[in-house]
Amino acid sequence: MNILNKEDYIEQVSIDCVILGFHDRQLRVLLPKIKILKNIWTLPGGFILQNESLDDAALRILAERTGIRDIYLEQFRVFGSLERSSPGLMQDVLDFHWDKFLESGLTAEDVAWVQRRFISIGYYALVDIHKVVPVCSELDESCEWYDIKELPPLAFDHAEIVMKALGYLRLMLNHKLIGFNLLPETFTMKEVQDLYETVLDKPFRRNNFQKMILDLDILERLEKKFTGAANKAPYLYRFKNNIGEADLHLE
Amino acid sequence: MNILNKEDYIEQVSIDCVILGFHDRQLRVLLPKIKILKNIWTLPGGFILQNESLDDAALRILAERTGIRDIYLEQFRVFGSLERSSPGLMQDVLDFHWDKFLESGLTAEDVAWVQRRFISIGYYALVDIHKVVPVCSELDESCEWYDIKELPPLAFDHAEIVMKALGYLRLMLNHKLIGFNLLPETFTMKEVQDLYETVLDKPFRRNNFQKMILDLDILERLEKKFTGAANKAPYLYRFKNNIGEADLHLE
DNA sequence: CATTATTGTCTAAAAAAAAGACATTATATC
DNA sequence: GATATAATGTCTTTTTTTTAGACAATAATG
Repeated sequence: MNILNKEDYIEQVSIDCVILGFHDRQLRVLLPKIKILKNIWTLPGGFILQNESLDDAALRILAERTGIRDIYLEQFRVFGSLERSSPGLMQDVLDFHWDKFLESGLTAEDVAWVQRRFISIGYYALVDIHKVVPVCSELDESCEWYDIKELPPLAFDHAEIVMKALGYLRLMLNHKLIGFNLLPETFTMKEVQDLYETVLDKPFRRNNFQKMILDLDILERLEKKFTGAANKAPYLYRFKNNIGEADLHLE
Repeated sequence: MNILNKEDYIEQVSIDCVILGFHDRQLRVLLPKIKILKNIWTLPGGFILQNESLDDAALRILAERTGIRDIYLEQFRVFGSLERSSPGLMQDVLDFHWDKFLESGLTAEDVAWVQRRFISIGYYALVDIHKVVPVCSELDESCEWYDIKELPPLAFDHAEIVMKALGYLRLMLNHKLIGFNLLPETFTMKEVQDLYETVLDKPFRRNNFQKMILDLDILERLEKKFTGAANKAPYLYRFKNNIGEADLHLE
């Protein structure tokens, strides 16, 4: 299948994914740098196949970038203003890959559809950053994690999409217990607190935070974690539920 | 402009609106009954013009049905499963209006696009039910308010869309102060309480509810409302902010 | 002018959240 | 092996918020 055969896709609709990971008290976004001359990054995205649901399309796009399929993801908003499209930038991308198109026997007309107005469905994904090995697509020259507070220049309205995703994560962190999808299988209470403080950008008191989390009765206490540090070793915990069961309040 | 000229629209994408009103302790949905033989209602919906933003499209669709343009509305979810489309029902609709198409010089091919798979963007609108005079479109035989708890049979996945809209309204009622869009310009505290109890489906104590709302410092107290009832007359209140400023927390 | 049905507002009790205090413990140092 | 250090686990106290209870105010009615 040619990746730019417009008959396969729903036209003028795309999916953009904000893939979030957590490490070192930083919320990080996985961003490919596309192969064009300018210094511009984009959200990993793609199109929806005619015989594919939205969620399946998002999962496919995520699997292509992260190599993992059991991922927590959720749509959070549609972006459909008239100004968001940028035919000029798309032209640059097409120009860069022109030789490849010629080889495949594609004409300018065949690929012109990507320059039309697009409506984009925003998904956010929460992953254990240590499980992910970023994958470059044919169109990328790199694909790396960036601190959400220091994003490189993003194309189209992608900076806005990231900020809206963060807003949603903040809102939902207290409704569903989705934050644990950002942590590894086992973790210490300090790591949970670091995560909450980073996402919500506010400090918690250690004693009260621990009580709050434990009172939710969602964590299973495991053995202690001995790091070699000269202090009392913290317990490890594991989240009781799986990805699919994390939806506790909404939906 | 012909309403079924596919060149004007973004293909395979529609907007469905859950228009909510409040009256008599009931949350009500505005539902047109489409002109086909079967007893089936649909959400008021439409397509997105190529030169129109999503919000503008939704506003246009709403204005067509309700006659008012200053409306609180917000997208809440995209519906894009493979099963949601129903070519059979669309065929029935086309059959019913066949004569009209022939008159306009349209062929079966010209209108076949409406039977393809559609992705639908769900919007909900909150209106003062007393300001709205429901309007039938050319395709409707009626357009009325229905208690959300006793909906008539709905086409496609529209019943699910309504329930998801209600879920969002419940979630957002405590984050933004959108509920007041369902009330008239002025209202008594009892009406606010009735609204909250209906939407959230739980009772509040009168004294504590009043304190909670007044402590928000969002209401302006006006004169008393004398109804002729043999009891103390309640004060009237007005919401301080306008529609556009209702977004206090998110976004 | 007493009665009735609500409404507005105050106070008391209960619950929850925030702050403070302190014992525990894994390792390093002596 | 005793002591010091730094972080952890947990308890108590204080403060704030929420819930519950109580009662005066008032607009008709008869």
